[in-house]
Amino acid sequence: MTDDASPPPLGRLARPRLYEQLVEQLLGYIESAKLRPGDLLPAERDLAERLGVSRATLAQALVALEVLGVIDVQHGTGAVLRHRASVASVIKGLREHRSRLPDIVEARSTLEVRLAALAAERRTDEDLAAIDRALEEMRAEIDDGGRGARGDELFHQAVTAAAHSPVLAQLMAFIGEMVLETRLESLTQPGRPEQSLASHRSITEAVRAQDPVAAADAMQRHIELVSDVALLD
Amino acid sequence: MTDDASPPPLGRLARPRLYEQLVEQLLGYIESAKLRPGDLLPAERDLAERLGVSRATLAQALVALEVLGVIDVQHGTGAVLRHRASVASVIKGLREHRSRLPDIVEARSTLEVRLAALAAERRTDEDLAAIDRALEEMRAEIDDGGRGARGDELFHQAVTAAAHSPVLAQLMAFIGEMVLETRLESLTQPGRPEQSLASHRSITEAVRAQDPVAAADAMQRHIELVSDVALLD
DNA sequence: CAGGCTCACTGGCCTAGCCTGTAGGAGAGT
DNA sequence: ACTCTCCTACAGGCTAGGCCAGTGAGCCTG
Repeated sequence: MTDDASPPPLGRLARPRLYEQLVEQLLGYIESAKLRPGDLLPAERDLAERLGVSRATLAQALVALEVLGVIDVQHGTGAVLRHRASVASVIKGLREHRSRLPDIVEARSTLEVRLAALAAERRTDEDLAAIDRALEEMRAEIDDGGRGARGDELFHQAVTAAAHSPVLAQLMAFIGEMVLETRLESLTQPGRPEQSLASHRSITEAVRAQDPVAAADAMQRHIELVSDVALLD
Repeated sequence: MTDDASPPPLGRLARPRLYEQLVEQLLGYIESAKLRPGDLLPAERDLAERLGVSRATLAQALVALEVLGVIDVQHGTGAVLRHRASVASVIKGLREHRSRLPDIVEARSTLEVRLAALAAERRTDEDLAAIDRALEEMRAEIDDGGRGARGDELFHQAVTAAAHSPVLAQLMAFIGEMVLETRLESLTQPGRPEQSLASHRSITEAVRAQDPVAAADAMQRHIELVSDVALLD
């Protein structure tokens, strides 16, 4: 991802999009007007005029709100409110200041600890073999002076697969990108790869022994280690 | 894919939206063209012509993809791909073949137990008040002979909000639709609403006392109760 | 009174056009 | 020769206005 830059954040320079502002305003309107689920928003032509934008642009904002699950647009009727605004604001917050690291680590921790426990319960011999292979890959990378990033990713994927929980696996994939960033940062610290490898071994042994509690515990400690480093960054 | 529906679904009669179809097609295109993160999609005017739609409609589809986190549209440059295509297919897959109930309950349990613990740690007085209001709402519904479905939903939303964890909240929203179904089924059982209300009270008290362990425990038991019933169905 | 029709709404989508941002290449200045 | 500036082709952003297609309330007829 991208070239750039020194220490400061510095992204790509925020470009304001009209429809994004409209989403904000509409969210605010919904809240202040105390609209309840099932209520209708004003008509498109009306809203567009009041907000001083074209219908086309307003339509984009409505699409965004629909994708976010806030409204449900019905041809011939209008845009009806779905959930309560509180949920909308949570989503809003997520998009704005892209989630902070602690939030991501928190979500990752929640999911992976559970996945580790489930993996210990449900793993097949094939699953275990895949985990061992990932561990081996990571060790080889580190011996070659690498960070073991690839093996690390493989390891977590193997554990996820071993849990045999489709929905949790999908949720992990959803935050996968963010988790990856976290992981890469942590592995750049000298000495960390070895520590990380060691905690991977603990997890693996618990899964091998089919001990859910130990697996959850080992994963928890592993994530705490990683997130510690990430936060120092 | 596809909605379909032979036997009973029946809702509001699906209304096809052009931009939704475009999202599907673009997702397919991205996959088949083996585009990688960082690659650019063809120009708007080009795409619009190829797909046989106006730029305005295509723009809506691009907004949808942007909200879904698949692309990142840059003025003057084009639409650049963000995640791996896998994320796109995850979203697609999750919407399509709805996952099995046990898997959903498992994911819900994982997330909500953690959310309950976090809520106990982080709740403000306002959060607590919102939870109390939801509880009251549910009690009123049940006293009126209702199932308390609305209050139930409000309650879980309030707890989620009280956890102040954007990413976890987002994940909950992701599986929210499925969870709702689970919940509604369970509440149709006679006598269940009261039991459900009682366990809500336990959770609330733990959150009030700011006791994470008790909150997690109460939520865990609550979900076991609900899922038991759902599985009987 | 019941059934059907009309019409005034709603959103859906299109065409056409002008604006602004981006980036690469041509040409001027060093 | 190098570099810096400026030009311009092309990207998306947004608007204006128009026509088509559902929806539902009210009227009008049998």
